[in-house]
Amino acid sequence: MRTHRPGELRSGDDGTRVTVCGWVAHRRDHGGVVFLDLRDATGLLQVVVDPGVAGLEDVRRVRSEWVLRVSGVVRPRPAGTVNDSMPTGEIELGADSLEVLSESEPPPFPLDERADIDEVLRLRHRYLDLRREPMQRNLRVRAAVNAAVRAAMDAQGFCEIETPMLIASTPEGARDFVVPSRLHPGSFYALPQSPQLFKQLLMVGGFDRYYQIARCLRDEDLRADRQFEFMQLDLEMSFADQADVLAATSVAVLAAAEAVRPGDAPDAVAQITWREAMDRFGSDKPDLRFGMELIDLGEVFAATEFRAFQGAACVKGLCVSGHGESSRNVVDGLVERAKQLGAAGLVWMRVRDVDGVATLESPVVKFLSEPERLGIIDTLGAKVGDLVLLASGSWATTVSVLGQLRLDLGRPPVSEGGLHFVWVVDFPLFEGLGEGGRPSPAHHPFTMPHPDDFDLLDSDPLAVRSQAYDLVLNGWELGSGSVRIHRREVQQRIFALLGIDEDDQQRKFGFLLDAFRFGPPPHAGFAFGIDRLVAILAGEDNIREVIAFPKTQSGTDPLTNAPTPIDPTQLRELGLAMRATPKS
RNA sequence: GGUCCUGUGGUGCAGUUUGGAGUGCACGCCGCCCUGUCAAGGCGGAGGCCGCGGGUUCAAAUCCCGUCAGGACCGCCA
Repeated sequence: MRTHRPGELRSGDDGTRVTVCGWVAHRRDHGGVVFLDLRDATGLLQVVVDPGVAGLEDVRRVRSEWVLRVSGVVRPRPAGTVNDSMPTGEIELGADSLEVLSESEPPPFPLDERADIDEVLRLRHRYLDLRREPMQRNLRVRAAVNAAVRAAMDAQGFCEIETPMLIASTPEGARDFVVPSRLHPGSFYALPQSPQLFKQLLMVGGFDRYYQIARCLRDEDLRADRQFEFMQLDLEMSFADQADVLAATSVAVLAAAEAVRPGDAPDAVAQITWREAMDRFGSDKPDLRFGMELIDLGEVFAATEFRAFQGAACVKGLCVSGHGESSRNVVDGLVERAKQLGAAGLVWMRVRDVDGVATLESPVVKFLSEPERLGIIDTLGAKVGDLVLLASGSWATTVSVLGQLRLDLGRPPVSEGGLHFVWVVDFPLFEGLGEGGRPSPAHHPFTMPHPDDFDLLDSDPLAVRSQAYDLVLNGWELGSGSVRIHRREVQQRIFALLGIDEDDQQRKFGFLLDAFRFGPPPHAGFAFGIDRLVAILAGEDNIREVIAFPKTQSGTDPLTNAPTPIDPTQLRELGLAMRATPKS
């Protein structure tokens, strides 16, 4: 059907007779000569229909997005008509035959890359949106990431194994999508939130290095970085510790980054403890593309007379470079934001030049001693023209409030600042107290405690660190993993702490615990989100831009109209009855 | 469940603050002209439930209430 692809022809093809196929991107009809820009996935090629060439009269009818098959000879463009802005700009195709393969109505929106089109319209006609260069680019980035990840895992001796989509519902975690069973009316399958339990069974089954690019489904509200269904590189390793998992996973993500952003990818993934990430960046997913770290001012205010900071567990500051002349309106907005985030208040100070000396100016500065004022400037490294923000209170609130303000004020756009991968390690085992005063697991109940912290399990459970870890890229959580508990007595101890009794254990995880009676190897694993990784690598701040057919924020698909009501006979067959008339 | 933002010819916007005729810009579409353009150009034309419903008013795209759709976020996402 074709001998070449339009976007691949170059000046070296001069004189070659070719046949190309594609869509009409632009038509420039000069009355005599007619120019067509023919587009396919490889790019654009200018087709010239000279006047008087027999059999090409059809070109007058041709419109945007018609599909053509054009034959002719590649020729250099005449002097002065070369187009430097396109890769095929030195040549053109002098058509001598033209076949209309398919006609098109005018598209409902322009397919130029420039146009910023309403997203519902794009999704309703996604097949047209996919023709546009950004979507072509993003989905090809995605394919390259998948290929690089697979190659990296295969090269490291991992075995790709699929796990089922129709599984038993497990009561923990996110809300399940469920599928009614026809053969067992009243019973339901769940769609997997992740292959978590199955991959641990694979370890018991002797596949010591498993991976899968797995589809995961969670029925929770959607966000810019969350869809109902998403893809994860899921992996698990036997006879391996945390360092082994981090190393194997690093190879895969760095290979993916190198494949699509050659030269931008670092040689290694940085590492930081959870505690340090919270202390310095106020987040368990620190964005390391910029500094603006949180600085401890506990010593400066150790003996302060300033009431707001007296007796505070934590006083920290943030120096916002160059924001010193922010209007009162803007600054008040920051105070309001801090309060919404849970802070009791926010102290702000402008750094101004007074007789050549950097001096703090603020409504509260009169309550501070001279050493305190100098200490703030000195410790924060504040300069004339900066804005200083101080918060105090509990450690957790103080760091998280300042951490959010840091992002609000300093975070670069998604496509800038390079690629800063970081492992966040030593997460706490439990995240606060849940119902009944029991600690609740920060990761999941099979997470191995940190080897140095077993003694704290009974005395101070909330201080126990775990062998759980997150992978973070530019402030996005890509994924998490852990070393799993494989010893029965440790698992029983954790279940006891969590308040999960024997019945609960059997009901929720019975088959896994059963399997663990038969020689479970020590194992550890990880999973990271392909959609998020691809989005960042493609410079998109929304994963819908890297998914061929995504859903809207309310979980609908404007193209297929999913979800739809189903036929009453279908309901009957499944043993289901509608309780109330659904809306619309 | 909640907060905030958006909705105006096919597309992207302006108009809404301060109510006064569907007013404007760019693109697209249709017709005519045009032999070197490249987002071609020139002339002409068609195309509107101002998301939907209600209210206030002599008068509503504009003000108020409700509702629908979309987006960002909080909750949620072990």
